Amino acid sequence: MHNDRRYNEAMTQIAPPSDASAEGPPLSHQYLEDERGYLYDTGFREILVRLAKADPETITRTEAMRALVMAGKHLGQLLEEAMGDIGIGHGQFKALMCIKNYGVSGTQMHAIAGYLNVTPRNVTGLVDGLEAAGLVERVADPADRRATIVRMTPEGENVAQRGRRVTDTVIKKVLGILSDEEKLQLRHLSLKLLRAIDEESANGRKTHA
Amino acid sequence: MHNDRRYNEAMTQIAPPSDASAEGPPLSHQYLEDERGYLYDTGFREILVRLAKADPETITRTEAMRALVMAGKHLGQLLEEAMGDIGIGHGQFKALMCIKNYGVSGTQMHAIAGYLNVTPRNVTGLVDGLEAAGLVERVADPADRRATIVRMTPEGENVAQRGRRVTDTVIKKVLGILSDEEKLQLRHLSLKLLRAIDEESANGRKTHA
DNA sequence: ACTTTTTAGTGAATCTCTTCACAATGTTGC
DNA sequence: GCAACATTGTGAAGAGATTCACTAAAAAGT
Repeated sequence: MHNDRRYNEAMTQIAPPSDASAEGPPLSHQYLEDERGYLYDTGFREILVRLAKADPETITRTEAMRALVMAGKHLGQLLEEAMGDIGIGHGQFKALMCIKNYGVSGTQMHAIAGYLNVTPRNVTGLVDGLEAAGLVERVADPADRRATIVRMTPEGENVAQRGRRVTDTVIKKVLGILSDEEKLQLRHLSLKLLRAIDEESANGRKTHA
Repeated sequence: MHNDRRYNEAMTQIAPPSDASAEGPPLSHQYLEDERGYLYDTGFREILVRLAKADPETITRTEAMRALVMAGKHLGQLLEEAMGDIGIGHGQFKALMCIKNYGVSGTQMHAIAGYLNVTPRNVTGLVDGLEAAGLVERVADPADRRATIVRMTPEGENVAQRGRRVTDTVIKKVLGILSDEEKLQLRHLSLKLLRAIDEESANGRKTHA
């Protein structure tokens, strides 16, 4: 996946003198510390200050948002990359862990969609893949003839465990740079935001409908 | 986009009594506070404790990561949704802001890829869309016959401004629930992580190559 | 009981982004 | 000069997820 980050690295490193007098100085991402020791990104700020002419309030807000989204994206990509060795995607792995939770009795597909926060249609695809790989099996639900029950196979257990080891190693390496306190804060802030986002998202849909 | 969050909401709300004695109690996402007032997600924890039998260290780490990734994902979706009114995607909007930075002289495509942290191929598609909508124009680079220069049109300026208003409103509403201090912390932690991720990602690629 | 509404899962099409392959052009080293 | 290499942008194909439409079955309303 995206070996093209070579390009990006190259890009983020160049900061050629060029004609800085012209209207468009080149953008690059650099992590600097503000007067209070907090990191900020030069690329984001450049855009916000020069172009949007935003006030400090807006700047901090937008920078925080951008940083969060990018961190989430990159972390997701990193995990996806790591799962490459196992042979399944990160989404499939998460589904596998979810299915594992229900043990021998298995669970209906839509429960997986709920936990993963993806569409039911997506779960169909995820399970298709896992089933083809022999990691889970579909069985008819005796109690509801519409439903399909998904259940782990022994091979699935196996892969789930390997997947856990791999992801755990990656996460440990990356989040290891944060103190315990910082990790708790990160979790706290992210979840607080998640709550607000879900609310806002629900509102938006209500007024739009 | 994903009106199917109706499904998800339904899912996250049900917590039927069912047979909790069986091996698989249902998973749901609820935001509770731990003894120190920090939020955590019941769904994540359930999996980590019951299945992975993870130690507290690993639990916090993994929870923090999950929360970050999900918050980033949902925030991204929310912004994408918001841009719907404008008629361009959030990716296209970011590209537009980047192009705007270079003013009348415009910029080469790959510089946009660098700033957005996407592949050059993706920028081609982004610019295709923006050009078709009349928001930017491609012109040949007189100094490098391989390169293409992308430049804003007046209509592009217009849309960029509207886009800024829309995204700003959304971000304000969502991040408004955080204090100034918390916003700074969020930005700081995210960027700190971003740095670590990029490093780790580079290492991974080196050893894999 | 029987109509109406909701729910479970999937096919088809679409969107964003990625990787791979490639042609045209620049750049470097000899 | 010129051969080897690197860079710029894009076509083709594909992975992941979404929306929409639809069938089959269950639940609710009457």
